[in-house]
Amino acid sequence: MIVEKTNLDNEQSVKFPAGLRVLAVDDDPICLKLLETLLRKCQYHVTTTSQARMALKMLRENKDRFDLIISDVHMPDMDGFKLLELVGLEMDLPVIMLSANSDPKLVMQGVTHGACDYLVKPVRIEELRNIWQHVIRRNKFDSKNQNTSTDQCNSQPGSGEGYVSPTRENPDQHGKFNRKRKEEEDDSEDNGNESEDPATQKKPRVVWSIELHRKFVAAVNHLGIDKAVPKRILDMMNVEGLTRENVASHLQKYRLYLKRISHVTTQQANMAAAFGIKDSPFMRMGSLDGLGDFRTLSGPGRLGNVALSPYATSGVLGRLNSPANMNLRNLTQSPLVQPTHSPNLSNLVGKTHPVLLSSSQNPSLFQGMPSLDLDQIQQKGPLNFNGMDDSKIFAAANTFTDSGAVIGSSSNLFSSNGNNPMMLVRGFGNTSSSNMTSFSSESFNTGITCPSNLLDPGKCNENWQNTIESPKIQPNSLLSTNPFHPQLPLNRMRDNNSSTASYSQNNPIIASVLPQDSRERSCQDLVSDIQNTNQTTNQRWVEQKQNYRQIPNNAFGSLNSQTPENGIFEQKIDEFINSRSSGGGFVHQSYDSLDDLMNAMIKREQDETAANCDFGFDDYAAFGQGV
DNA sequence: TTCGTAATAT
DNA sequence: TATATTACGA
Repeated sequence: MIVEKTNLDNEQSVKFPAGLRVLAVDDDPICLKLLETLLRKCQYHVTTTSQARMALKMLRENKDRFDLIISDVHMPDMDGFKLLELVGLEMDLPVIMLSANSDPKLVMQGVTHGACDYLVKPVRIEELRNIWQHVIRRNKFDSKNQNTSTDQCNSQPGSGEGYVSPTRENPDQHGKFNRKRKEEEDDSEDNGNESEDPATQKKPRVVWSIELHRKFVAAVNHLGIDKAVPKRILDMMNVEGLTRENVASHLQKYRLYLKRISHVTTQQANMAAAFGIKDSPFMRMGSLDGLGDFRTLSGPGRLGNVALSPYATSGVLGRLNSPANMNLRNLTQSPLVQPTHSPNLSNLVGKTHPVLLSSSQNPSLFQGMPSLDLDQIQQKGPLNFNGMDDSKIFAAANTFTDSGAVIGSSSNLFSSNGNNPMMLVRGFGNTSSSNMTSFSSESFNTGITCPSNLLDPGKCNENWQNTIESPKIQPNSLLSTNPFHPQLPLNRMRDNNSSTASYSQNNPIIASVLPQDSRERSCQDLVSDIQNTNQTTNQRWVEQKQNYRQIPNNAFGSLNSQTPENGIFEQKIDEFINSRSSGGGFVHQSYDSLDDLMNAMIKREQDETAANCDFGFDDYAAFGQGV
């Protein structure tokens, strides 16, 4: 059992996870009670309220009163996302969204707005047992930031999290190569003449920490994409020391990130088109609707994750390449376009062409995004998650945790990070069956490489990039060989989960949304589940601890097997892959990071001509990491 | 002035 | 190499 002490300022006499101060918000008294009960079983210190406004009030009165917030999405007095947003802007607390609706759209919205997790009701105690990780993670980053700012003469005492800690590179990190820089930096020590003068001192470099990025995304989302200009964002972020230029620069990067994401989406649609699939889920995956925050992107972190909220996203994408104000909603309602020509979404947008959007009544926010994992893995072979740089900025903020068990669990491999817009979501068919995955390299890495360090932020920070052992995923394992892979029965899912749960317990990342139908269980089932879970959790913890490094070979086994429709698609892919691989065209390649992967995609895109949209493997060869 | 983009620096 | 910063035209 975890029994480490942390730097939390609460009830330090208690062993860590116990005593975690959780604020639970849900307008439904029954849900709230259930949630409270479960939380208490986890030995958390629970405060409940049925009103979002009340929650906000309590939070504002004393920001240090809680460690974490769990909020329902749908509430009469205030939308959960609004609460999330305000919390993100005003205080720095991890927020977990809770909803009976596992619609990826909502999940995306939550993530893009800064939620560190999104749980689908009925929530299971297993899921709640792990929520403390979000607090740890946040503290980790905070302390990291504070450390880096200590050597700055202009740091403002007491400015706390709202202050940008100007950071210079640590000379030691560069070793032999930074002789010159070192001299410059050491001027103040060595000479003491000119460099002490603040006027001549170079402006400290802003480090876009996860937290800072979270604020950024929150501000962007809050403003709405068309109004999210540097100055306004800056005002909204209200961060000491940050300049409009800083924000502009970050915004630039953010937009590029979004663009990349959208390209991926487009390419996926192209791929679907190449397969001749007219109405597959893939085609619907192109919706830009969901791209809102890379706040994520995950980060592309917190993706987040490109955190695009449905509305914000549209806006963002709409102006990615042109000042023209594109209304995303219009886009999403546009007729499906056969992507046989330019894969460049930007162009499409700029010309006001409809972009592969869902023609369905239920456009998925994640259209397109989900297939990244599939595409890449299939095409490139084992994925290497080492050093996913994206996460640094965009990912971690939006971390989903395995909320359910789940199927296979590609979700355990991909998770979002915050802002890492790098959310890979798979939304097949109707909302009733969606399996969402996302990346959170940060969490992923942390969870995998130094689970024991999880409670030791310092170590973790130092190591997460260097010591990660990247799981090698067998491409074939990602594809179900059975096109009609049946949905796993619940108990099966649970069992599966047990093999990965520990993994997720040590691993913050992981995001997955159970198919809705699996959530529609009777209360009796729920109770049983909870009881069973309680009985087995401890031993699972132990078992899992031993196994956390292992990714089940069949981790992706059911990734694409939610519906017959998917099965068909899957089959197509299988055929495609097989034909290609038999021809020797399939080259296993690994990416060191998600970013590499993205870059590879961009590169490929650059070489791509309008006529060359069949996603042949030759094209993918050009994808290669170093190419 | 501010924004967006490209070039440049680190 | 990736990202932050700066320069510059709109």
